[in-house]
Amino acid sequence: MTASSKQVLTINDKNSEISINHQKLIEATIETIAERGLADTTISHVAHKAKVSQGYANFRFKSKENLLLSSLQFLSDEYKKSWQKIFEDQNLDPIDRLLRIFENDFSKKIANRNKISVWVAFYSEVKFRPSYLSVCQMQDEIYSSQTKKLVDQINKKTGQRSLTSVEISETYHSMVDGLWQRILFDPKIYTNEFCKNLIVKYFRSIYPNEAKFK
Amino acid sequence: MTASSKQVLTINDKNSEISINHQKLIEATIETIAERGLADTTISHVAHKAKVSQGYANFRFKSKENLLLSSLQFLSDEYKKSWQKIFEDQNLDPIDRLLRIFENDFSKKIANRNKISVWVAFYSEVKFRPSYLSVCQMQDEIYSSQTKKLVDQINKKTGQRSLTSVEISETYHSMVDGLWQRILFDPKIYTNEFCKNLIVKYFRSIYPNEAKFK
DNA sequence: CAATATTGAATGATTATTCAATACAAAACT
DNA sequence: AGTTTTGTATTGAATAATCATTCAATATTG
Repeated sequence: MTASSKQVLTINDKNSEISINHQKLIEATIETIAERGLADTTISHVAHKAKVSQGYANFRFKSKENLLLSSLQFLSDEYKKSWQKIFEDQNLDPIDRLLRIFENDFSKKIANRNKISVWVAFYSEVKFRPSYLSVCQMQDEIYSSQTKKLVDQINKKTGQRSLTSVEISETYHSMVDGLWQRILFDPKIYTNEFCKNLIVKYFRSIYPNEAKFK
Repeated sequence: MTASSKQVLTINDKNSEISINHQKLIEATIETIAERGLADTTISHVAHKAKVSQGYANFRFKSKENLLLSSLQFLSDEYKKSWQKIFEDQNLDPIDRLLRIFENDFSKKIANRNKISVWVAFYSEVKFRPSYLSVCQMQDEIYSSQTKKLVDQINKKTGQRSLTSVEISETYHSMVDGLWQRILFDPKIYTNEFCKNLIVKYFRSIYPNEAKFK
């Protein structure tokens, strides 16, 4: 059974350039970073968790640096897909879209300790590794500008005039970053529900007449 | 001149357990982390920057781990002193105190790239090193509970009833964490003034009748 | 001349990377 | 069908580099 699935995915490899080992190693990297921290993540640990040899892990990704970068890219793509789907959904009015955006940002799939650990680990190194920066920066800008546009629509609709869309969306983004960090720091207090609630309360105070924020 | 100052502070060492070399090494550690990241910070780099030998740096702090921990402790103490002074100042009314609190949090002394680099680096490892956690956690809790009390006073004074003091102070703290991270990420946009302004705008929206937030 | 502070070269541990050897699957040939 | 050949996937031991730590030797001070 292991053999047959291996076979299938070796074929898949030829077609799509993504093999089961490629993905197994990326997932093992994420788990290892979450369990031991970036500083203590060695090729040997990752290979062991992915059940391949150490030499193979290095061979497959050319270098440790490249394995780490690929793992960051994977997370980054996954995140992007999840919010892109919300922005592209034509059936949502602006407020519903905003609600969906922060439900996503604090969903179990996105804001769990494994993945936040990895984000935080890479963010702390971003300043020193241009390759990490370039993976995240472009997406971050698109996400920011999309959110800003969305807030603009809501401001127009609600007649909110005291805060600009930049101010509101930047406040939102900084809260998300801060809360993600705090989920790691003190998960007892900062549950996903607690965080989401804080965000809802923020928007309720900005848009006091919008029933959907109640 | 170097020799004489060395002498003076060696005496100081005997009295206060803090020598010039001790402090030089801690400052060199902070600078090195800010310049190269925690992952690339070696005893050798730090010793070179502090202009002592590699062996001495290790001897003085017993271990690299201990040097890092002492540097974190130093930053943590410095931060604590700065906000404690504000909480203890009897001449401030609650609103002025709050203004001073976030002026401090985004002052050049506290929220500069060197120091934020170090905070972010340690935060990313906090989950895996209980010693890092214990340095920060207690102070963080005091700071949080003090802020909460302060917000309580302001809520009472202003009759603000729609948000609890926990909600407001947690929103504030998460924004600070998030904005600090963003100062590192994109310092062109996230200047200290920009960040402080965002915070002022937040409180203005919570306390719309308070002239001091204008 | 002690006593203490500081050096810097040697040590040992860790770890990314390499690569010759092996396992394995599929194709080619009886 | 069974056997051999060929090409690819994977291993794991060897290599080399980095770095924290140690400590005997030296410098400095009192």
